[in-house]
Amino acid sequence: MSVPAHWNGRRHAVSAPNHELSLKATPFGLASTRRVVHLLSTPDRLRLHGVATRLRLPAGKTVYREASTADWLFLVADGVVKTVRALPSGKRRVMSFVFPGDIFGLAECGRYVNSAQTVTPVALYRIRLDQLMDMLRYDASLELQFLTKVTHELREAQRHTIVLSRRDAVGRLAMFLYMLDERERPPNGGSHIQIPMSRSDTASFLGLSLDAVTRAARRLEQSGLVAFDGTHIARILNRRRFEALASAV
Amino acid sequence: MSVPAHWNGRRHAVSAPNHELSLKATPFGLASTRRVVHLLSTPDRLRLHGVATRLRLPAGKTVYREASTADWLFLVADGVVKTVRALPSGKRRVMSFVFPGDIFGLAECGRYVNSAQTVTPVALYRIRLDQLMDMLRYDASLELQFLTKVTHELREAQRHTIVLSRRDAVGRLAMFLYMLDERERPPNGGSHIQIPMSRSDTASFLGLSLDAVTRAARRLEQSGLVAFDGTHIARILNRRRFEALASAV
DNA sequence: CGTACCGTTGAGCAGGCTCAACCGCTGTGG
DNA sequence: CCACAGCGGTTGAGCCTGCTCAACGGTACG
Repeated sequence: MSVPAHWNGRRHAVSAPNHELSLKATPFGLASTRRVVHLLSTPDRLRLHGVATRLRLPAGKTVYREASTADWLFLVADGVVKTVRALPSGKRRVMSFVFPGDIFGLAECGRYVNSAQTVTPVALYRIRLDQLMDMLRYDASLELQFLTKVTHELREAQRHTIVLSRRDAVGRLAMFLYMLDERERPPNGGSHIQIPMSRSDTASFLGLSLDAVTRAARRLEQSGLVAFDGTHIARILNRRRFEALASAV
Repeated sequence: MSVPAHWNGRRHAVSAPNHELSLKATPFGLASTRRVVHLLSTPDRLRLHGVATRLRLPAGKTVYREASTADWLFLVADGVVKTVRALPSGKRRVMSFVFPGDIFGLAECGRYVNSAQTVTPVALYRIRLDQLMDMLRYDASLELQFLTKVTHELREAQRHTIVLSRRDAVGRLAMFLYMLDERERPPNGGSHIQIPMSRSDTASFLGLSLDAVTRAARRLEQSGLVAFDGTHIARILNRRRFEALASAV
């Protein structure tokens, strides 16, 4: 697996790399805006730090394989990871993209349900599952933060199903870009969208063929909504129409 | 909303109604088979009983509405509930079907993210969210069971996305029937599949038009894999070929 | 310079959607 | 008791669009 060279280039050094161990999610409780917040309290973060080991991986590395015994839970500090499921037919589907502040590696019956691969160079924390379980057994407040986080991922998965329920490729791609944009909006404020993943990963995530994604991108350009600057950067030209399209499910 | 009369008939009185308060999920930890187990320990169940109120609802009732303030968490004891999301375009999508042993009503920022409607007559337990939160804060073991449950729902949502990523209607329907069958297999052992929901709910869940579901059902019959006895019962005629189709993603 | 991989573009096909008519069951009102 | 409307479901005809297959281009790497 070759690592694309552009990851070392300047194009992706948008914001200072984040090396914090953190969990981001929308909380259960009342909040004025539906904003993502950092869940971990300082003592909880320190306690997690105590049992977590930090590791860096280049792009394109397999973190773990589907159906292997699940010894670790992973937290993303920086970079992007994808979880992939192999289907009986031999095809592979990208089930989710995992961003800083997300977790991955939730086990089912002691085994990972998906494979995980790095999309960009990443900084991860990993925690032994048995150690984490011990901590959760005694720290209900920490556990609540994981409960919140998993619930958040459940909602993300539901949004994914909504994207897939759309028929038109352009609409799916627009929703995808919109999700990417939402995630990064506040820091850079501009209309640039970083697209860390390859076209084929995007296609697999959106349930489209590679061709369809390309064509959809082209049509977004032709209609003047979005401009693409290479494979990994998009720029929103007409936000009003773009958002109308993205939410026109 | 009219309640179909067949719900009172004999066709659906397959197994004795379940009135237990229970949580079913596949656990994190090692297990030989990927089986769903009952999570709640007896003390935990009793404690939940203490704060839960039981209610019965007929089919076709709205339990709560999307975006209303979320005061309760619901557990299904008997019957089937669907969660529905209204899309900006005005269309509605069935996001999930909720069966006995499942929970629904997880809030985001104090509001429900979907609407919930009963599909059949149901027996529910509901728990005030603030009371539940108080309990979880002091009972890490109970909380772990909820964490396990939500994780289980996350995996179900991912299976849903896999179904939606299929292109062919027949395949989607087969996977759907397979999921229904899996859930009920052990009790009756036979090849009858109960389909509690209407064709249109099935269609909406599968991201298909009503017509497509009908046609897919017809093609399943024509190819001799499944026989339909009305809208709510299917019978598997050739299990080997049926499962091959269902897993031929 | 050749190889390999990712991405783009084009032509033709297939399968699901739309629209519309029709059926069967239910509940209602004369 | 029957006529009717309403709803969920089935079926048919034609369109639309994303998939398949294939060839080509661009970039990284040996």
